[in-house]
Amino acid sequence: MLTQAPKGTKDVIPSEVYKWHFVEGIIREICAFNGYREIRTPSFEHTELFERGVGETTDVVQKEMYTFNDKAGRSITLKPEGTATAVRAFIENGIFNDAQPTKMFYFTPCFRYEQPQSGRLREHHQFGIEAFGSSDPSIDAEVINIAMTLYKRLGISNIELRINSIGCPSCRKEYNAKLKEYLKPKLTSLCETCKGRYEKNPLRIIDCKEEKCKAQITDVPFMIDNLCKECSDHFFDFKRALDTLELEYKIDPRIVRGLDYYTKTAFEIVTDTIGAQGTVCGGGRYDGLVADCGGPSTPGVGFGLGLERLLLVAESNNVQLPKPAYMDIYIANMGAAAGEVALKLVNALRGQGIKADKDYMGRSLKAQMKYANKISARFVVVLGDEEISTGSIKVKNMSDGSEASISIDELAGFIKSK
RNA sequence: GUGGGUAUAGCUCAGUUGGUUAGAGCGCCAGAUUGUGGCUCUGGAGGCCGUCGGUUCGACCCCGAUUAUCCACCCCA
Repeated sequence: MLTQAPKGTKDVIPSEVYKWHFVEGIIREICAFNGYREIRTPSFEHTELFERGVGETTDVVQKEMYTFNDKAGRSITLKPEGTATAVRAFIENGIFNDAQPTKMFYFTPCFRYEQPQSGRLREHHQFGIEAFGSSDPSIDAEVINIAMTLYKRLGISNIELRINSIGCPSCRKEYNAKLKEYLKPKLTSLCETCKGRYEKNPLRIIDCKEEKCKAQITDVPFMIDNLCKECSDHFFDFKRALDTLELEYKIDPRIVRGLDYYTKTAFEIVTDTIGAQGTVCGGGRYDGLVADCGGPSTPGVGFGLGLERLLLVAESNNVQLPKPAYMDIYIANMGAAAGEVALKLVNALRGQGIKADKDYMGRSLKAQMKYANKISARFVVVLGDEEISTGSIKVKNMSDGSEASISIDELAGFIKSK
């Protein structure tokens, strides 16, 4: 136990972290180009936020949250998703008073007490986007375009964008009545969970994976065919905006999303290459959420994108994530006097913006060379009694083996010029 | 919460129809004559064969339990 990470958690070790740095770098760049700025928020919130925001009937809230009382007896929950927290911060900091829209992104850990499997952890990390203040369908498309641009930039191709509209409170209410009427005679043949869903959230029955439920609802009416004028206009313009951005999509009337806050646009980006958990990005519009959480009525749209899954898809696509050479120069040193000079030299080089390292293991020269090679140092300088007394050194270029003789004072300039 | 697979070196995995000293490849460390890496060769370190219990003269191997892990269901990123 002592030396084992808790179930469903993973270390990113130094030799692997470059992958994360690379994708995070691309994400920051894309966000900057699209006008999204980073927001950093706590890893835990008051439990009520998620109960209210995510929805009390959802699986996430009912059985997956890490909830505990702190020492003062407050009920605290480790965030299971990012949107509720972003909404809370938007309200609490009065960001709605600024010029709208508010476009922000974040990286956040998310915690859900689930059975781990491929592409699913108890702690995973999401890149999220939230755009508040605009109900313009083009911003729905923009948000999706950010995710699609990311996949494209990474060279991920075997993914599919699926969209749907799940209406607004007014047309959903009418639709729910219609749906319940349709389901009523079939109720006894549905699975137990769907019987429960019938009253609380009948929309979810459409998404049930049980064969017996699927068989019952082959001709079920879909939300998308029962939208009110406003919602269907929004969906129409949303599709046009996707076309304008040249994003391919498939309309999937069964997308309902497992979080209660969605209205109008709902979408998923899926792949079939990383196992059963193929949803690689999910999101949509949530026009009622800010008001539900106690803020001024404000529309919003966003998504969550799992970084662990992103790396899995990248791997399944054989995407080569560039591994940077992490050391500019290695100082091979021999003898006590050289050790001291090397320490000083390395420190001076670092101060001038050069990644420099030296021997700490008392290794032979040959072993130091091997080590320099292993850490893919670009240059090596051998420092011994002779170099110290003359002040003249040879800089070896490790990629072609060539050596240049320079004075020790010229070293920093030499490295920088290469 | 439910079901199935797996558990042997840092990693990926062999293996013993139950018999005394547990193996490989990679990785790590060292060496192959003077102060120079990548290739090659040689050597070395490193395993109470997940844990507990049972069967047996004897268990890493068979049985049970337990824990962990992987995959899948539900749901989600």
